[in-house]
Amino acid sequence: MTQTEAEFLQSYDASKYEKPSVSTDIVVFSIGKGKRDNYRQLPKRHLQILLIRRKKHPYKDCWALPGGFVNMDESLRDAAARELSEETGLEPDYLGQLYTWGEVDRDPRTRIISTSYMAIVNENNKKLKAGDDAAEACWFDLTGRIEKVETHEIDGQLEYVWYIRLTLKNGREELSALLRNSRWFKGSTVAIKREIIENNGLAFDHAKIIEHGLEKFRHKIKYTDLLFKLVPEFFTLTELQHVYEAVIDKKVSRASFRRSIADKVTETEQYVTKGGHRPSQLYVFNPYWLETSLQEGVVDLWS
Amino acid sequence: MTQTEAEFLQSYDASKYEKPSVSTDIVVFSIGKGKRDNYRQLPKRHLQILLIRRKKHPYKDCWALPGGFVNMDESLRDAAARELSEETGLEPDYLGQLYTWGEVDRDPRTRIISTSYMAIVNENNKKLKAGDDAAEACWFDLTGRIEKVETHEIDGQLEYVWYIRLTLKNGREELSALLRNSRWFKGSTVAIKREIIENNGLAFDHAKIIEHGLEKFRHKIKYTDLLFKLVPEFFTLTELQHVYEAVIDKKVSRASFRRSIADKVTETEQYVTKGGHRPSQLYVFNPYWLETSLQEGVVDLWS
DNA sequence: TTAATAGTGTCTATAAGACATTATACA
DNA sequence: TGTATAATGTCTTATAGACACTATTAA
Repeated sequence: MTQTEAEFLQSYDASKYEKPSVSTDIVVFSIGKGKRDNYRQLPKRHLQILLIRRKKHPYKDCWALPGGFVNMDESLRDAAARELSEETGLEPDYLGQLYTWGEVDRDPRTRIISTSYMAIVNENNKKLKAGDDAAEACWFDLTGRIEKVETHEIDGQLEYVWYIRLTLKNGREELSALLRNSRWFKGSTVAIKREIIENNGLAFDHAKIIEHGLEKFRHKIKYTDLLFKLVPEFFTLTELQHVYEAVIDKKVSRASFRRSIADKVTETEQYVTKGGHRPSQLYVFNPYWLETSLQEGVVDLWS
Repeated sequence: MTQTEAEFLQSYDASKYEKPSVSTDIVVFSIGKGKRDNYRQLPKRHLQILLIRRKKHPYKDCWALPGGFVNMDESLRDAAARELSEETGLEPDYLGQLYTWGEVDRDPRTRIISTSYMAIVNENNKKLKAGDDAAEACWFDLTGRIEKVETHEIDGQLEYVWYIRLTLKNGREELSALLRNSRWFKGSTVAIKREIIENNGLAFDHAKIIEHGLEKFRHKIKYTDLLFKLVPEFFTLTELQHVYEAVIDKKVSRASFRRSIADKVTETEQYVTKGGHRPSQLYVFNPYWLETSLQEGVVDLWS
């Protein structure tokens, strides 16, 4: 007996097999302003991440990434945007997929597969909605630094290991985690393994997700326009550089920074005159920059 | 009433909500040898991808990526490896996650979320297992080229569009697809949109998945060691360059290619003498190269 | 001997880091 | 007027593409 495609679809039963649950987690980055050392300086910038205190089991009272289960009638991306909006009221200026976490035991409740998204929120759009009692959301200053790099030789295979320390502070609380990442072989197949070896206050495997998101963000900010999602429409180049340095957690030289972003910005006729020093020129993002990079074949910038 | 975490987990009911199905699709790349123009030349190299002819609805008789549903007791990665092994007998030399496709209507049967993986199979490990009648697997020569790039201005927002033509040939059959990728704004949020606007012989949205995997592969091969997963343990630099050029679909100059891979390879004392010209020296991959790149902070190479 | 490819040297253009120099406003 | 920061110039180093030159083998 041969079926047509229409007949087949008619008789298809999707409930035959047990299925994992599917959720999204969103790594939301923004920039915070700190103190200025003196009246002439710009305020110090800090990379920030958004966390939500869990009011329910499991991991009650721990801090977690915003997110939740995917509805049957919405895409993964729409689910991420909806959860972020519901839990915090934020509308992100960038939203892109990061990675899907599919280990069997990553959630103590049941089998949950979670697709993580990276969101960027402009410093002008950071305000969180008044908290209903389901969620207490808060921005944390985030640092992630390599503590140690090791090389082992096991059975003639080289294993590379690097340890990353995450620190998250919000003024009242300080969370931290230590991750052990290694490049390893399963048979002859090479892969990366991420383990949480110390965790203080973060729910589930969210330390892994945050560390992974941070690495990707630092990588992407170098060859995309994500940096401009963090700053206001008009910005000075020094301000832009401070934000860039806050993200990559490194100082760069002024001259080479300006050269590297020269074709991504357009100067305006406006200046910031207050400051006790030469006025800073204001710039805007130059969207035509993308045209150039597309023609050079740098296409896969966004996925 | 307050529950402990243990009590909460005891009472958790995972079957309350309807859930999407979860599957994996694997984009398997390898290298094929073509003809040589004369007795002195090395055979021409072609980038290849593995497809499976569907024997069942939907998309009966179309070609599809290997893959299938995820079991409850295996990780996404294990599911991808298992499906690949079951359907083709292949053990990949690299297996890494690409992207998770979560649109609501991407599969006509039901809501299916699919995580795509990229696999690389060495040219010495390409042999497919004798086909049971559930699957007919075949290597296809693959090209993917940008046909056109456009810029539109809509409501003051710039939209960039690029069209990519995929062509897949296996000697008897020729498949093709045309994709329209655009960088678009949903509100002020920027994202990428991929659409299939022409499709000849590929099942589901697999043209999108293949195009996306190809872009990622071409990007990653430049800063990782994936190139060495394609060639035998001992190789000549010309052979390596031909394989590289087959992947990126571009010629590069001999001198600069050699410079760029200099610290990734180690020379041996062996030469290939037959060929009617100066003997070629054989090289092997230098695994210590990774140590250098890790210390330079190029850490997120693998995820 | 010669054709064809392997392998190397070098010129140029480009990009990045380091650091010096000039410009400007406010305490 | 002094000082901290803005903005620019230039020196050096590293890298990539282009291309010429030398080396070697088999027909």
